[in-house]
Amino acid sequence: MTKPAYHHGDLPIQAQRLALETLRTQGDAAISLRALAKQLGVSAPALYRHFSDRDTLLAELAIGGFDALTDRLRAVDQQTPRKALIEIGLVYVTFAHEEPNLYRLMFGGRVLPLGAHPQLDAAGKSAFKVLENTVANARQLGYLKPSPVSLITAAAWSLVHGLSQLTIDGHLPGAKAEPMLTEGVLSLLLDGSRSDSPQHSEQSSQQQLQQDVTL
Amino acid sequence: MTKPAYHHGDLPIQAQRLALETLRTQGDAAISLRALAKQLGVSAPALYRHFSDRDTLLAELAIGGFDALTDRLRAVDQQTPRKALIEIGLVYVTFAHEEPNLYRLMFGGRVLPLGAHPQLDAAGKSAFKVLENTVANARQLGYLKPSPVSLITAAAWSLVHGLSQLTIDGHLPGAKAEPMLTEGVLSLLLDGSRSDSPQHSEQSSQQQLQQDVTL
DNA sequence: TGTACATCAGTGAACGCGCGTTCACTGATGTAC
DNA sequence: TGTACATCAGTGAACGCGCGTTCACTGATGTAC
Repeated sequence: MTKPAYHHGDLPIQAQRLALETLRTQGDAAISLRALAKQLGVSAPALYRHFSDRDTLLAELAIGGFDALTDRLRAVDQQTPRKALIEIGLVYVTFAHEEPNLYRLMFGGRVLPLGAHPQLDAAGKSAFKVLENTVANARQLGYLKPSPVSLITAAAWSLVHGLSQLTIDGHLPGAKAEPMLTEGVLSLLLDGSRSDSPQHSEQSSQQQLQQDVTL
Repeated sequence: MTKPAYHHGDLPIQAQRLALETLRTQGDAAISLRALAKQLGVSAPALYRHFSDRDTLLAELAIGGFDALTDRLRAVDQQTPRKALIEIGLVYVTFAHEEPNLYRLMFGGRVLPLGAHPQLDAAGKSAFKVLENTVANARQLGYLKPSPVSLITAAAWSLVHGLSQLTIDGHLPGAKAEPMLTEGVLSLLLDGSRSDSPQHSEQSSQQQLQQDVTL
């Protein structure tokens, strides 16, 4: 409290920070520019110097989320295809679990529709690309079937996204067994769930399938 | 307009109908009891005779959604395990595409959190059970691996749910190719995406994997 | 180094809005005798 | 069949709220000469 100064000096950053905090604890619906301003000890219109409107602020938060997710995905070790694919899925689901409300905003659909914020769309695409590249790489190395990269990527992303959403909202009965559950479902996608799929034993995950994952 | 009568006679049904229509076209956030009442030519408090509050109305809509989904899933032909599994996935994704806003409400998470509306939770569980039973059945017939039913179910549900959400919101680049895309990803889950998974030719879907699904 | 001035980052007041919900009420309906 | 009365389904007015956003403004800062 050194400066009750006229010029705040740090408003945009502080506002973003507080908005993110609010998002985390109360969800996107709880974010209001007026409330934010009040908490920052600043008049509401002051925020309009830095954010053209509420939606833009939300979009910026979502962009930050995608950037963080992209960074994490990029950090995954790409040595062996299978490990990379599994690990990328684990990282993805972990992110969603750590930031459920941010994740919901990023993929909310209704709140930030596609096309309204080009930068946001680009940020989302970047995250997607990491996964796609990993798939493409694994396929090129012969680890995956010659199915189109787009198809395999769609399957992988749908799987981790669906798992994230369902467990975040508690729709999956007995989904305590993270990250075993994630690894389990990813293994199913890789190895197949049909009974005469090959039993690769290069991974321990296959054994874990045998023990019941609660329910 | 036969009766501008004091007693409406049909208020609860009409209100639900209109609320559903609003949900479909504008999303859950657009539903307000006051607006509903106005459109129905009735005072706002009148609705409180029939809905204890706004949330309950939303919950009822979601319950209706789950019931409809459950019915559709139950209608799937269970003759052969593989066909049943694929078909159930197709029906699921089709439902989501036909009713995106209703689907979002059902699985929104933040709007209708689990535990707040027991009937809603039950309705959701009913839909889940159909899928689970189909999986359990397929496993018992030896079509699926001996992995826990809960794990396979989680994988299948995550896959269709994720695919639904992503395509509804346009996050999957070039997801025009429905329902080929759905069938493709489901086949991957069944047969595996690893290169030395067996090439069952009992289904034509395996061939479809070879042609690019846009992107 | 000092001053004039443009620019930037705030301010308070106000517009206009719709919301959920409660209250005390009144008109219509259904039922028991 | 007629009447008294309980119950049900509406009403209008009001409470209290917070919201996004615009407006004309003022105080602070930075820059050119």
